[in-house]
Amino acid sequence: MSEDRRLMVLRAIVQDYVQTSEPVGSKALVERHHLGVSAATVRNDMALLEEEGLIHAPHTSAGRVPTDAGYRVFVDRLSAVKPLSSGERRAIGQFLEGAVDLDDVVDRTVRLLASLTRQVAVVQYPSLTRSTVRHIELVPMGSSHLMIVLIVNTGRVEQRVVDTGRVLSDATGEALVASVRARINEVAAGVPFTVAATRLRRLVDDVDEADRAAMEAVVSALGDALVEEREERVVLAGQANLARAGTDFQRTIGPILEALEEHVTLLRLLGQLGDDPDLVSVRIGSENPVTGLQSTSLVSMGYGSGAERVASLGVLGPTRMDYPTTMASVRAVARYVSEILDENQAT
Amino acid sequence: MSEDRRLMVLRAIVQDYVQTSEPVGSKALVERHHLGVSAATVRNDMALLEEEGLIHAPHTSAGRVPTDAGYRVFVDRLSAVKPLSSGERRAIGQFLEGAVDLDDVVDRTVRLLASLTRQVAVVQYPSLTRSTVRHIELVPMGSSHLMIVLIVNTGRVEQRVVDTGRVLSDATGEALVASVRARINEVAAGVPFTVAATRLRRLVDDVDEADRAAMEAVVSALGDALVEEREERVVLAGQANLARAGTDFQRTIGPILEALEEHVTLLRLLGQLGDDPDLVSVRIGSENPVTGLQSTSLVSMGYGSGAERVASLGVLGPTRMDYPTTMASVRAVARYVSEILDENQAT
DNA sequence: GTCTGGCACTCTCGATCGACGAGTGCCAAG
DNA sequence: CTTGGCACTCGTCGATCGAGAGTGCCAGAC
Repeated sequence: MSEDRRLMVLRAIVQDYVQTSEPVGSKALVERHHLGVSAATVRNDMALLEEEGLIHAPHTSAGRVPTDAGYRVFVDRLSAVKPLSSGERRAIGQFLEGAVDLDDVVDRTVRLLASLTRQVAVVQYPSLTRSTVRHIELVPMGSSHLMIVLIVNTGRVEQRVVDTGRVLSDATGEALVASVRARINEVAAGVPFTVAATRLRRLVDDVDEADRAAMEAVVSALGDALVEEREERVVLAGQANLARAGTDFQRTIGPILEALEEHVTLLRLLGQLGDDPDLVSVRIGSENPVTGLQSTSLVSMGYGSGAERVASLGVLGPTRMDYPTTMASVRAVARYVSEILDENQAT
Repeated sequence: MSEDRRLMVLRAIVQDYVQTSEPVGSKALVERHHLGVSAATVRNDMALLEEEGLIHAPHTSAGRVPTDAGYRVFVDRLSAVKPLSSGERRAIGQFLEGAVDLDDVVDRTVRLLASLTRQVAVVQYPSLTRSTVRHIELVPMGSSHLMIVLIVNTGRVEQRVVDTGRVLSDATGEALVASVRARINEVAAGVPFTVAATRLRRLVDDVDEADRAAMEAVVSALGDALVEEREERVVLAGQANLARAGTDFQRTIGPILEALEEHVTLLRLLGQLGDDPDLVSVRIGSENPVTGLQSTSLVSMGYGSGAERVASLGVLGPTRMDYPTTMASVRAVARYVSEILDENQAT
């Protein structure tokens, strides 16, 4: 008994099942694939595959369905990432080129991924922690409030309003704002965010007693940007694609939608990538720790300028998905987005 | 035959149907409501209501279900917006107070609305067109690129990167940026966006030949902010609540999710409010022109500082919804958000 | 004139049953 | 080790049937 053939059979089962959404039997298998052996032989192989826990029969007389472990073997050993057609590549490029700013890039990316894969797309905003401060702007709002606008090298912009507790609209106030603005940019501009945060904290002590409160407010607001849950943001698209999936899936759609609204857990999930940052990571069904997503697979990859990955993106769909093409799409999009970030940043 | 009683019957039908999700019959009606008449009488009234097109029987021997027209009568004439409990009011306030910036306000609002009404919540970002420019910041990116950061009075911040076509990193470049920044803020700060846009366009002509290209790039990017589809943004939450609704609804969930992803049409819908800006607007089922949303109702209201409404928010759910409490929640949230915008802006 | 109880009628829903078919496991032979 | 054959299992589909809910209508009461 050749193990090779058994794996061929597994591959054929996965492929057929992905295409038809129905349990696949031995007869249909030999008809659709030229395996060179008879149905009976295939049946023997299938019995073994079932023993190994790679496939499973919903009931006595239905065909077989791959288990999560079966998909895992398929993804790891039986499939190659299918390269996209040049037309598809071009379409991706064109669609993303038009973006005018980071929000737009993220927005277009998530829509693109969703329509490309016909699944739910997930795109994380570039993490602040892993970015470099480009500029910090202070804009007076009302008499004592200050809007702090933080601009980082990925093009991401964060804002925050603080109450400085003193009048800023008079001449001394304006001078204070100008001086604070100059001093924080002096130490923070061009510096990795985390470094900037500590430098800024030290800066507070150097400030005159009178102005310290204002400086303090600004610095702590900037520090907050890291801690706050808003540091990490995620955007979704293509939820409608969940409804398109098979009827068996319809039932679980509620929990899935709920899980998708928990951005915090979603981000944690997205953050757990494989070791090699240049590889697409696949999490299949129950490999996934999040309640509600155990009948889905997540195909994700990091993106970002240069070697450093500043965030992740991916798609989520039923475990019965076309892994090779999905993985190809995710990888292609991640690479394009990385390129675009590179262009837009050019320190 | 009293028309009054017929309307009481309609009200009772709507209330029961909303609660039980099942067609309501004459017998159940007299049991649950003290109408003071017998089931037979109610049946006669129901026959008339059906003639008027306000209710409808799914089949001969099931109870009656309100039609869209029936809900319309209910909303317009038979129900009062149910005031929220003081606890609820407090919870709304507390939840929204914590917001640190506009993104956060919008984010919290949409989540709050979704969990309050257990339906899909929709919140539009304050329109730029109806806002006032507070400050425009220019930040050099790379050697020839410029990031333009537009800050308006609602706290909304928009960014955009343009290529000025000339080196900005040398001394003359820096001087140019400073001068452009000063001049555009001089004419634009504190001015309604639309006015600022025209003033800025005029400004281009006053600039020296040499620097005109740079000024031109900045001004046209700012002008774009208006035209681009990004001018209007919308945020959703609570899609999972769609799955929670009755089983009859599950089938239509796909088209609904699709319609929700069409932000442009969604925005158009949200923009069509009633005449009185202080009133909750309700669009019921087929009153709604958007394909896919014809089995849903939209309860919406404008919000914004002062008398001017800068945007809308609302919730979307099955036509069979609890209108009085939903309307109350939407109104309460809209008012709170308006208040918060007022506080944060205080020109 | 309006309301009410009674009654026959209609229609859906759920359970039951049986035929059908797909698919399997096993076995004996190649 | 492979293959064709064969008996067996089990879920699906369709038809049938009874129960129950709800109605419309009518004749009588107020």
